[in-house]
Amino acid sequence: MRFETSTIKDIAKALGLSTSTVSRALRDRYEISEETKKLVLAYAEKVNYRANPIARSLKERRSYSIGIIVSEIANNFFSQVINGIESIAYDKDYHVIISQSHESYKQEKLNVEHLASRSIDGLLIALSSETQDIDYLRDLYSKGLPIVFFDRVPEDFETHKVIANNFKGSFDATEHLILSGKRTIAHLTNSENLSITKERLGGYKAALTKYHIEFKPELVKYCQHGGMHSAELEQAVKELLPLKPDGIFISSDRLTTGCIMALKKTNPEVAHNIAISGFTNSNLVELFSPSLTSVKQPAFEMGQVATELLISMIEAKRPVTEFETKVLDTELVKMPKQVGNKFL
Amino acid sequence: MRFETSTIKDIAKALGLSTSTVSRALRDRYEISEETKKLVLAYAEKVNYRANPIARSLKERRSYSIGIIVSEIANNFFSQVINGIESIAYDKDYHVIISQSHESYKQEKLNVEHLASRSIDGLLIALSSETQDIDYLRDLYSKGLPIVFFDRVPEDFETHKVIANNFKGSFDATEHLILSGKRTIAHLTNSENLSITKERLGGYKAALTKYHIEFKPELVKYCQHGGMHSAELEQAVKELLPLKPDGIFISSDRLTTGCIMALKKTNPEVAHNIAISGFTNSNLVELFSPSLTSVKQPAFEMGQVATELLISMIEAKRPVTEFETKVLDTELVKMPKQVGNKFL
DNA sequence: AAAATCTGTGCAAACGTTCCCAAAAACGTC
DNA sequence: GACGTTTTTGGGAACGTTTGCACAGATTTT
Repeated sequence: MRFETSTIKDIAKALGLSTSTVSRALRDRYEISEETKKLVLAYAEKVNYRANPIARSLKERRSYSIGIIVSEIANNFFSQVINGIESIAYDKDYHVIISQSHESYKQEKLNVEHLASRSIDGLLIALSSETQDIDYLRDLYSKGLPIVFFDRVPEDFETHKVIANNFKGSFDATEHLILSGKRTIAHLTNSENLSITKERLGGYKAALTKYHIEFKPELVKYCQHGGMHSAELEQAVKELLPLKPDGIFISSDRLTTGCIMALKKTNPEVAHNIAISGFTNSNLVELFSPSLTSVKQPAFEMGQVATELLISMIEAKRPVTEFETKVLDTELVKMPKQVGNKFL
Repeated sequence: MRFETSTIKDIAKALGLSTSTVSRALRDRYEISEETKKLVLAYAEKVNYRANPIARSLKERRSYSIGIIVSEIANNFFSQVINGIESIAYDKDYHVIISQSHESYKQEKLNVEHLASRSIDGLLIALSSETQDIDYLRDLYSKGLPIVFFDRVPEDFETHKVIANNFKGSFDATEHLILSGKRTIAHLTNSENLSITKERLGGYKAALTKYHIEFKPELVKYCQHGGMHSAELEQAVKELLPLKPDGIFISSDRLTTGCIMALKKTNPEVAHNIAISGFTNSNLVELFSPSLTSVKQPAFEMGQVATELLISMIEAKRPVTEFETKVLDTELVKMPKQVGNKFL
């Protein structure tokens, strides 16, 4: 079961040239005469020559591949980010290897180390909600592996980062609830470790402050596992409902859908009486009942920007020392009009 | 920006051995004395030696990587399949490279050829809805690239295949509509090219026949692009509604959600009066309004089975000539009770 | 006309493995 | 102690590239 392809050697032999000449002709180097180039190119075309990327990688000590770590691909936010990453990577002739942490620190570390041993040239990562200790990343980074963080970024790590304007997104979503008359607004959010958690909490608080609504810590519920376990969500809902919230602002894709699910399951009678706004990039949000106002992140662009930054690091001649944190704006998609109990 | 790691050579030099001895010791060959093995292993551990997979690939002429082609990862069915694939692949020390066709033949072909040139050891593929000509796959296959098809499989291609029991799944879904009193049941389905389209149409027809309901071709609508364009779906809905269906059976994930979306957008007043059943692996289906009865495919298992078959082909000593088509059962998840207009 | 420069090409090493083959060391047998 | 066997080790080629260097021949400069 083996794959046979023609190599530079074959071409050289067939044309009576040396491998170096063929190699240089294929890479269009100035030293080779136009005549020879044409000859080589024509023959290569004829035998459908494809350079062996493995040999090239070995020689050049790089793999032209980028590792990606997300919590799960079955999440529209991340799959859109991945699409953005691919759009740039493929253009620049990199391929991508996707790994999922499933919000587990252990899995994340395992995957990163697996990728690193697969000689990726760089890493794009959104931290899992469990992750606190990123020393293993620091290690790899200091050994020369370029890393760019997106979405969930660490505070104390000097490299490029790409995030959404979480503060503003949260502010807008919370304000929207307030403007539609809600006053007891709960906040369901991710693990406290995550950067996004802090930023989104900030936006939520700021909106309350602007409208002179008192911030009540008991209205904020954290989910350590980012909503990967339904029990976690049902618990949060159970603790929240006695406080009679008339609105909930939810801070991530997974949590948003999970929370609505938990609400419908445990307290169907109130599910429609609580206004919900939350971060989600689901393209099915229009189908949801109860409906909700969503904060959409520019996921595709985030992927693109992160990839551009990463590739610039990979291809930099000298170590990069100036780092950027790109902040992209979110978009508030208001829920459709709703008439009585009829959700159209 | 380079990654420095220790190599077999380094170990050999440090220990005063030859590279061959070190290599053999690391691979635990019988020829090497226990003593030397211990020595080498301990030192390798100490310097955190990681074999360079690229060098190994070059030498062994295989990459320990598997290519996957799906139409899109932002689709629960496919992302679950991918999880299944990974669960097996990682165990056997393969890594996977995922590519999306976005239901485009051109993109699919491009991706496959890109993967092939990246020296994958095997390919797992679900055909795009546009694909009719699979000669390019035959080519690769005849050159020795192992291929296993899943979900959307070609008829005339001798290799392993993994599919759901589409006939039975469709039969059950259609029967469920009939048993809940529907008599004018439309069928919205994928491109006619696809294997799944034919099989699912078969199940639909069989259910109608069983209950003595006449099959009307005008109630069947095909979507060439698998619902990737909303215009396509809105057109189908527009053509279907004048026929006054009281039920619709939809034959794929993307189409199911797309159709509900189109219904709500163009004819919100009837959206709740048509019973819907359809293939979908969405984990958000409980949130949908209108609600629907769904046919769930054993996606995770399909991925696992396909990967096992593929790896068996890759690692086969002699060319494989006996092929299997594994058929896995679907599961019908009935829609929840609904009280009047209140969708809980 | 000799020296310097420019063009185009080839030789050979290197990237980090694996593995065939040979050689050295250790052991047993008569 | 000479010989055959077995065990353990090392040398070196190979996988398919890329690239520094050398060199031959043509062209220009002095």
